[in-house]
Parts: sequence; structure tokens; C-alpha cells
Amino acid sequence: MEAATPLYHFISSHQPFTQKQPRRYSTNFGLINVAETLPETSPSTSPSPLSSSQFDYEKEFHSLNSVRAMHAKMIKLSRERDSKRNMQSFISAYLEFGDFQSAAVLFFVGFAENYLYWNSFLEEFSYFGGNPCEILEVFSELHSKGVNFNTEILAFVLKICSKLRDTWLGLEVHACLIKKCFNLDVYTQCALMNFYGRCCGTERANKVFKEALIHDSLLWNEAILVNLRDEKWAEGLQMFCEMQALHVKANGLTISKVLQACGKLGALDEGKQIHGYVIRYELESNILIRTALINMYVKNDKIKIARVVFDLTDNRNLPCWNSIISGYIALGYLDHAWELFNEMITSNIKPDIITWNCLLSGHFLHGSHREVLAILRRMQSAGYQPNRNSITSVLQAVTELGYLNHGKEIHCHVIRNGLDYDLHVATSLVDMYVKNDDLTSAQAVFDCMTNRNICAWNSLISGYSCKGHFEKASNLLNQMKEEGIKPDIVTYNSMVSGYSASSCIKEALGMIRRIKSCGMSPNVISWTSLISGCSQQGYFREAFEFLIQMQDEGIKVNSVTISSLLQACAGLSLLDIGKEIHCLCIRNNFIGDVYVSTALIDMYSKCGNLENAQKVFQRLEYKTLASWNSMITGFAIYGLSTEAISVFDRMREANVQPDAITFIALLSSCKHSGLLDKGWKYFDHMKTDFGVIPTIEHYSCMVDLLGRAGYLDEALDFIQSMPMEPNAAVWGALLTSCRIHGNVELGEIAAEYLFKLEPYNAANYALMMNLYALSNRWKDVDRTRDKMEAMGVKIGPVWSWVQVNQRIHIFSTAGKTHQEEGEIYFELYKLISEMKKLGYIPDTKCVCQDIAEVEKEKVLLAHTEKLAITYGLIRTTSPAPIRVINNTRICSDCHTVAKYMSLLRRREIFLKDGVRFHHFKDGKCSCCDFW
DNA sequence: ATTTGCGTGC
Repeated sequence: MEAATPLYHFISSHQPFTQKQPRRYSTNFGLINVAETLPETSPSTSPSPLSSSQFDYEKEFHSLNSVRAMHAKMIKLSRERDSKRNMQSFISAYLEFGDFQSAAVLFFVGFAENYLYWNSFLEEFSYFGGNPCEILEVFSELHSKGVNFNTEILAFVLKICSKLRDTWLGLEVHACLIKKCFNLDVYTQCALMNFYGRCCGTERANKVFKEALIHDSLLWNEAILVNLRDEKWAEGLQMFCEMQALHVKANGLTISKVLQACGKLGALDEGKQIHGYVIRYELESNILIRTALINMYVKNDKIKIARVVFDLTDNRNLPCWNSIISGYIALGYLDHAWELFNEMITSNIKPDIITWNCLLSGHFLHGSHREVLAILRRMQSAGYQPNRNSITSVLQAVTELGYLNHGKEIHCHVIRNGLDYDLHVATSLVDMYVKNDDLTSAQAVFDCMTNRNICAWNSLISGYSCKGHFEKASNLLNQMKEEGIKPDIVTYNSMVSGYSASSCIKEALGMIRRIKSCGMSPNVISWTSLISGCSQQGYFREAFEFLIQMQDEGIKVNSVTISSLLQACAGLSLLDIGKEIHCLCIRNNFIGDVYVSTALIDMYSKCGNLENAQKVFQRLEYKTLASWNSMITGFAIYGLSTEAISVFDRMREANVQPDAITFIALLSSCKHSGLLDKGWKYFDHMKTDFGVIPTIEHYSCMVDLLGRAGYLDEALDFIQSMPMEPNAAVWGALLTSCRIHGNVELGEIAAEYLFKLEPYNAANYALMMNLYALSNRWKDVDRTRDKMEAMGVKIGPVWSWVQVNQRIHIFSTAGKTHQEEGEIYFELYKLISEMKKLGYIPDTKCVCQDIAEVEKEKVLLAHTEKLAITYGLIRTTSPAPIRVINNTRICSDCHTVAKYMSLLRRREIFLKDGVRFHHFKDGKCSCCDFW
């Protein structure tokens, strides 16, 4: 094809065309009265009289120049009007040889007969690669030269304006139309409505509809479509109903779009009525309507009806298959979706990128993140190129899985295929790097983005903020403002969340105030971020205070808030408040939320109510990995290893793949029960049978397990054989075991590492002092205490609390003494003397002070858990169990005393310490004295 | 379509 040289170059060649003109709407065709301006020059080939037959022209159409030559001949002989078909041939020829302007000029000045012809012109124009913009340019130019167009041409131009969103020209065309005639025909009115709907808003289009004198079916259909295109679902549906009342017939496109509206609005009844209409007017064979019906039923949660419609469709095309497959996927029936997918393949329908993307995003949304990667591989090996949507889903899955390396590979693919210029892909990349803790790469991708949307900014800001880089986050916030992007509630919430996660409660509250000063209202997410931050950092009381503030401001809690609050209840063992929240969950239908139910299981087990934890667990219809894990953990912290293992077995029967946390729970249940062999078994099998690679947490569990069982040397060997550097938890486990078994030598080795790794952790010094005291090595006790004091480390307060009559009573080594202390000690002495009659001997080994035995007994009596239990005994009545929480690890003397108390006063005592649970009943403890 | 808040362990 030759380079396009516009028609006027040839016909106006006597006028030198030197200046390059700016393209849009300002080209200068010397076109008007073409025949008159044409110079009287003879073409080089001798002009023979042309026949009127079109074929004579077409025979000569070998190149653009030959087309022009023929055109010139035709004009010269003034045979333009001879045949409209001749004109068509020339237009087609110009299009074929790529001279789109000449084609458009001929189209406008030549003739324009009917709508059908225009559409085929537009089709042909685009088919040969012409940009419809050029049609508008030619029209504009002719219009400015004063050419008068008929209304049909104007309507045609209006259609293109509408398509190209050329509001200015469209309004100009409307002005021409008004000048021409007052009563526009239906087609023109439709074009006008279409234009206003797309370019000036639905309201203007509706005005055109209202002002129209006659509302025929074409106009009704267009009016409804205009509203639905603008996602005015309710308005569109309403108009459809009005149209029905007037017995105006709807066309297939309108019906399919109205069905879409029924889906969006959840208007099942209306949807069914339209289904009835479809059957009555025998429109069922229309595949567009069929597909819309399937979608409508899917959106209204009626997948079974959708399936019936699908099954009854015999001319299923690809969109139809895609609809039913995406329906199953949206509702989470991934297996059904695959079944249909395979069925589709056997019916010789090839999936398209939409099908694949639907599978990708569906598996991501339903948490099957690994499958997303498998589907990607499958589609690639089937020869499909992932597009921006595919990449976005895959990146999200990779982000969730934490597969940074996979993410980088996808980044490479993105770069190779030039997709990095796509806004959404780039945003997903930023987010992938942010969530995988690679802020440097996130920043690099961000810096390369030529235009950034608010999501990209927010993603990066949240990355810096959550990692505690508040300065960088604030700088970005200011920078985005400078670049003219207004921070939204998400931006501020990211800051709130970051501050809350770093215990910067004041700053987080400041952000909430800033949201208000910007004229926005802090929403449920802002408050929940603050509350969950408090719950996770141990500021449980503050969590409840902010809950009250939030409710005062009229913000209602949602399931996420509830999960955070339950965490606070679990942390404080606030069983009664936890139960209140459980009621709230039932009232507000939060029970079905997997996060809430998991948090409930955790709350009940940490508040000492294992039965309720089990009940919640059993009633869970859909058990997630986390819910199985928290139930196993629940049994584990009670030392109920048999039960924990049986939950694990049931989990495997349910085909749920265990993860690292499952094995930590299992190993710790073995640890709490001294099941060394079982522990080894799980440790060995977790990698070989389940593909879960042991982390340092698993190793430290094993050290604990070995050590507590008395295999201290083996524990040390095990530490030395570890594939990673042992951390403080590992050495801490060894030191704890050494203290239990009184092994000073090994303990000193562990302590040496610990003092290096955690020089400011008072618990380590306390453990070592305790170990020395057991062996009566008082000088070493003093030396360790001096070392600790030299480091400026202080042993924090030890506290226990018990709830009596809706109030929490705290007994602390640091705080004020309890006002009823006298009464408490009176009862405690009484109990001790009763116990002594039954054979109780105070276990003074727990006291690491070099003082007389009698003094040691006094120290033991002051242990906070004893005071808390005693207070519970005197201020509550049987059979209410007593629940005591302690923030350290219960000593063996308190353990013995609690057993006697449960026997003497016939009370169940639940005691939660920093490590696990003890349930005392009838003089026995659930831990069987192994803890 | 892309961005903010939630559960399981140590």
C-alpha cells in the first residue's frame, strides 16, 4: 500500500501545499465544488471516453495514484452523478489504499443515502485501519466551510462523536440539527440520546427522551440502555416496567441489559418476570438473553436455576459457558467450575482469556492461592498469553503466598511483555513487594511509574507505615498532596494502622483527628485498626476504651472489630465479656465469619472454657486451617495431647493440609504432656509426609520437649545440629529445662548465649538465679543479680488477677496492696494449716533468696496467684469455678497449694499462667504435674 | 480490576 496522500493534493495540485498544518479540525481541503476548481490539464494517458459501467473504473484501481487518476477523469467528465455505485467503488478503493481522508471527503460530499450504508462505511473505514477521528476532522472542515448536511448525516456524525466522546463537536451537531428542523426523527433522537448519555451525563439524555413528542419502541429501548450504561440500574429497571405497562416491545439487547440490572440490584422477582416475558415472546433462542438470564440467576444466588437455563441452551457460545463457569466460581463451587470447564473443552469450545482469568481470579478470591499458579502454568502451556488481568490475579496470589521469588519472575515477565506500563499491573507489583517486605523494590517500581493512581501511593505508604518508617510514610503523604493527589480515607487508615501496630497509640489517635480535620469521618476500619493494634500489643484496656469512643461516634462494629476484641478478651482471659461478644456475634450474624469463629475458639480456650471452644468448633460448618489449628492449640495448652492429636487426625481426614502452625501446636501439645516419642514422630514426618519445613520455632519446641523430659545433653546436641543459628527461644527452652532438672553446668552455657542475645530480658537472669539458688550457690545468685543491675535490667511486676462480681481484682508485686488483704491472709493461713494436716510441705526451692526456711515460707505465701485464688474462694460461692490469670509461670508450691485448695473447698480452679493452663479439681491438676 | 482493618504459634 502506498503512503496516503490526500485527495486534494491531486485535484488541487496547482495550489502548492507547503505548510504542514496541525491535524485536528484545521486541515485545508480545497474541496468545495471540486469539479469547478479542477485544472484543465490532460492526464498523461490519453483520455478515452469512459463507459458508464463501474467496472471500467475498478479495472484501473491498481494503486492509489491510479484511483486518483480515475477519479479525476470522472470529475472532469462530470459523471459523478452517473452512478452512486461508482462513488461507492471510489470510496472503497480509497479506503483499500489507505487514503482515509479522501474516502471521508467523498462520503460526505458525494452522497449519503441511508443508515445501513453509513454503518457499512464506518465498518469498512475501521476495517482498513482508518481512525474514526479522521471522519470527524473531515466533517469539521467541511462544516466550517459552510457545507450544508442533511439530518441523516448529522445523526451519523453524532454517533461517531458519541463513540469518540467528542462533546464539543457533538453539541455543535445538535445545534445544526435544531437549526434544520424541529421534529427530529426517531433515529436522530436515538443518536442524540446516545450522545448525551455518553458525553454529558444520563440526565441530559433523559431530558431528550422526555422532550420527545412520540415515544416509540426504538426510543424507549435507547432511553433504557442509556440509563443502564451509566449503571443507573434502578432507573433503567423502572423505565423498563413503565415501557411494559405501555405494551411497548423491548429488543434483545435491552432485555439482556435489564436482566443485568436485576442481577446488580438483587431483583430476583423482576428477573423472574422478565424470564416469563422472554418465554412469552419466544425470545429464548436469543443467546444474548440466555446468557443474561444465567448471569441474573447467578447474581441472585440461584445457581441451580442458572444451571437449568444453561442446560436447556443448545446453541451455547463461549460467553454462555463463561457465564455459568464464572457463576460457579463466584459462589465458590470450584469443582463444579472445573467440571464444566472440561465439558466445554470436550464440546469443542475453546476457552478464551476471559475464561482463564475467571478461573485465576476465582481461585484467588476463594483462597486457593497455589492453584492460581497452577492455572497460570496450564494456560501458558496451552498457548495463552497472560494479560494484565491475569497478571493482576497471579500477583495477588503470589503476594498472599509470600512467594517473593515467584513475584520477581512475574515482574520479569511483565517487563518482557511491556505490561509494566499498565497502571494496575504496576500497582499490584508495588503491593506485592510491599507485602513481601521488599520495600526497596516496591519503591523502585513506584519510581518507574509514569502516572500513579491513589492505590499505588496508598500501597507504598502502608508499606512504610506498617514497618514503622513513619517519616518516609509522612513524606510520601506530603509528596502525593504536592502532586495533586488528595489522600483518601485509605491513606490515613494506613497511617493509623502503622502507628497502632507500633504501639504509637497517641500518634494513631492524632491521625484519627487529622481525618476529621480533613472533613472526612473516621470509619469502622480506622477504629478497628486502632483497636486491633491495642489488642495485639497488649493494650487490652485501651482496646475497650476505643470501642466505646467508636460507638459514641455512631460507628457500628463489624466482624473484624469483633475479632480484635475477642483477641483482647483472650489476652485478658475476660470470659464474661467474651461471652457478651459471643452473644453480639449471634445477634449480628457474625458467627458465619471464619475469622470470628476462630477468634471465639481461641478466646474460649484461653479463658479456660474448653467446652465452649469445642462447641463453637463443632458447629463450624466450614472449618479453615486456622480454625483447626486453634482447636489443636486449645487442647495443647491444657495438656490434652490425646485430644489435640485426635483433632489433627480428623483434620487430615477432612483433607485439610497442615501448615507450620499446626505442627507447632502438635509439638507443644506433646511438650505439655511429655510425649517425647510422639513429638519426634511429628517432627520427622512434618517435612517428609507433609512438606512443611521445620522453622526455628519447631526446633525450639523440640529442645523444650527433650529438655523437660530430662534429656538435657541430647537437647544440647540437637541445638548444635540445627541447620540455623539458635535464637533466644531455643536457649531459653534449654535454660528452663536445666532449671527444672537442676543442671547448673548446662544452664550456664545456655545463659551465656542468652545474656548475649537478650541482654535486657530480666526473665533470663531470674531463671539463672533460680537455678543457682536450687543448688545453694548464693554467691552466684548475687553475682547474677549484680550483672543484671549493672545492665540496668529490672524484673517487671508479677501479677495475678481474678474476676469477682464483674470486677477485676489485681494482685501485684508492684502495685498497691489489696484493701481486703487482712481477710485474704486470714483465710490463706487457715487453708495452709488444713493442708499441712493432709501432708502439705511448703516447697521452698522456689525461693531464690538466702534466708531462713521460715522466711522462705512467708515469701511463698505472698505469691500473687495464691492471694488471687484465696480471694476468689472467699468472695464467690460454690459451684462457680475460680479463674485466675498469672503473667509468669506458676511455681511448684503454688501448684501444690492450688490442688489442695480445690480439694478442701470443693471448687474447680482454672489457672492460666504465661505458658499454659492448669485445671485443678478434687486435688488433681489436668497437667498431671507435668508442666 | 489495583490500596486500608481480622483468626491459629513462639
